[in-house]
Amino acid sequence: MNKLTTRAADYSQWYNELILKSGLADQSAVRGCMVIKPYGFALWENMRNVLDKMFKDTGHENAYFPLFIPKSFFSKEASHVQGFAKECAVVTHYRLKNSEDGKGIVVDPESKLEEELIVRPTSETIIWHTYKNWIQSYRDLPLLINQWANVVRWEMRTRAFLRTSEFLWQEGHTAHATKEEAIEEAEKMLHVYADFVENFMALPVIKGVKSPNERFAGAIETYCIEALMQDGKALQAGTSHFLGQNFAKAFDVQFLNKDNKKEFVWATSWGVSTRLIGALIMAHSDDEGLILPPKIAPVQIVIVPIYKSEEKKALIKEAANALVKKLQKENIRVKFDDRENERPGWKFAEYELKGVPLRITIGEKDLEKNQLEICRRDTKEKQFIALDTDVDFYTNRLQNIHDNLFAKAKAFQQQQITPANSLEEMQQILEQKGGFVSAHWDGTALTEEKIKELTKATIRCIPLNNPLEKGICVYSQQESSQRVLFARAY
RNA sequence: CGGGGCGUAGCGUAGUCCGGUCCAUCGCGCCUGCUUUGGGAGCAGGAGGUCGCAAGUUCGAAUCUUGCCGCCCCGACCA
Repeated sequence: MNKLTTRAADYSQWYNELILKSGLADQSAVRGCMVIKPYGFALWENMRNVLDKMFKDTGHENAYFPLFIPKSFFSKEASHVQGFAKECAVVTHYRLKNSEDGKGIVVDPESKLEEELIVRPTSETIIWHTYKNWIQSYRDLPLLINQWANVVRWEMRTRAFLRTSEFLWQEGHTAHATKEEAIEEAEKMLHVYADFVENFMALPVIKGVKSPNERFAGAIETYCIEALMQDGKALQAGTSHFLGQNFAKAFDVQFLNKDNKKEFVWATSWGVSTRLIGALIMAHSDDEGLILPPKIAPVQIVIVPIYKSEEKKALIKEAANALVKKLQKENIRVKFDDRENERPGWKFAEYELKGVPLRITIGEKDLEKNQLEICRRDTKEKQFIALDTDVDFYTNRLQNIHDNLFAKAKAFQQQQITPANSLEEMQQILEQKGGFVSAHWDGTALTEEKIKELTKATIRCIPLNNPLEKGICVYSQQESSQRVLFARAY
């Protein structure tokens, strides 16, 4: 009855329905923004906690910088401002008043700000303004800071989780004494992201670097992880940038080295956002609802009781509560849904929609046999096991679901990387099959733009450790030294 | 910014072409009661509405006219 619109019919509609019905988020009153509901936020919190620990384990500390950035800060790094100028929310006034005709509220023209404030689209400028005061000596380096925050980008077209006007993210901003150390940092964080996305979200990614066209505004090199969605479109899941000395020079951040000489610091920045939730939804879910990877699922196991008589109800609750305690002791996030106003069938469908990895059913018949029914969300496979089954069974089963999700997504990703040796072949693959197209490229921005014009596909990345292979560019017929990955992207 | 679609109860909708029989249809949800409970329960009763906003045409507007606002999709755009 509540089955979702099929993916084949309309992928966008399927995706939007999934978000609304599963209780992750609501549409908000503000264009392109969204309300993240408790269930969606619990998911984000789990992701955030894992990432935060990874950052701390690699020597980073958290800090917080202001939401508002004076407009003048943006004029300091030319390519950076060019990249963001078209999508900024600007604060121009600070007061409202009742309108003259008494019919509402208007902005008080008297309250105009002398200098406008920009709602941060990213924090590079205000952070580097601050770093100037924090860094004097080589002893102050490296400076390894991360910030959890919200940012605003006034994109022309928005998409739930993937491109919202306001979104939550973390942004790391580091300063180093040498170029080598900064590059190492940028690469290290890329690997941290890949580790997280693959081992906690069960989503295989391709690590690589961006072509100059697709680079972050102000970066020398942009490293990225690219994921593939079920409709064959690619999604940038995270980026890490080597910024060179661009921001240090723009904000005059220098340090005295051991030889008592002034040098500009070397910088990196890196970030992932709530967009990852969108990636998760699009990569794993089916027409019954979400399928959440066990390691970050807000609820890993849900227990649904089934009973007719009051007397049996008490016995089932007793068994269920004992099981809850047993599982919680192993830090399994378990929920016993003993609501009496919803029927079992309703609960089954509900938790499938919400993507809970494992569902346990304990009924009167089961209790008599000292057993319970366990059903996994990914394969729908059901099985009866003894009530006193060891906790290891459950932890293994959760791990198994993770492995299965990853393997399935990995197989799809591999099957969706197709080599092409001509533009026609490339177009055909993009139209009929989708996914990544591995093709020779002459390395010029012009060619990349032309290919984008003709095929709507962009270079998603040049994979790390990409094998060199002599060939001919699919567009210009010029010599090429390697294949790169093209795809249509979100 | 261009093209398309939409705005009626918490959600989803019928009615709009061709004004009256609409103090507005149906489903989900909600409230009360009883029966139910192993895959989104059944019956009975009930609550809930500035028909996006404003002005106009008319004896009469959800329906026609004008203006405005908002949302969604596609495109352009997008670390």
